[in-house]
Amino acid sequence: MFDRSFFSRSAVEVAPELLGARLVSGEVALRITEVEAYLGEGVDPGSHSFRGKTNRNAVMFGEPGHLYTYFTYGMHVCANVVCSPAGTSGGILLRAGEIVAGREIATARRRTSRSSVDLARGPARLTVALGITLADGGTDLASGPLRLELASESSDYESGPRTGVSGPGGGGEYPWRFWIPGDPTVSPYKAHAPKKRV
DNA sequence: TATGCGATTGCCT
DNA sequence: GGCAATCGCATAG
Repeated sequence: MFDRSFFSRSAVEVAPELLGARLVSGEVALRITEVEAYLGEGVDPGSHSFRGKTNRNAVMFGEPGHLYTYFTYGMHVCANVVCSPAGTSGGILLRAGEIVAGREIATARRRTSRSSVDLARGPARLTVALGITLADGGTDLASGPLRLELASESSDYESGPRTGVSGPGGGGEYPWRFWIPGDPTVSPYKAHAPKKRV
């Protein structure tokens, strides 16, 4: 159980404090090592909520501390923690982490990963390892089988440009990616690659 | 209604 | 290092 006011602040402010927190999903637990902050409507061109509320991003306009999931590339699910002051929208994308409990279950779900550090190294891998699906969107992470346990101590962190974000707000415009330095589960930085035109 | 591409991953060369 | 997979959403017409 956490104080919901923790997530009633700017995602950029909260994101580094989320490093080291544990995301528990049933028998499996993850120690978060890499996140990205996304702000809200009209503010952050890289955010799904930039153009206002839609059916897909409605959860981000709701209660802070809930789970926002989305489907992308026709096959992947990514997870965010809704994080924004009342009346605004925003979220923190969970990009990578270390499986600290239930490794056997996570390994069975992640059949293609060859080493334990790859289990949740990447936002779509992370959701597979934890068994998170689109149906989990909107879940309150304060308590329950799918919950977030904040770190008791803040950890050191580094920040840099967000990965995979194109256009305005992408590239190095905002250093809103945060990670734990030297952790092997942090995903490699990959600049956005525009699709080749025919 | 039609079209282009995405907060990615894994297999192929 | 390059690229296919695969479909919902946003934008254009």
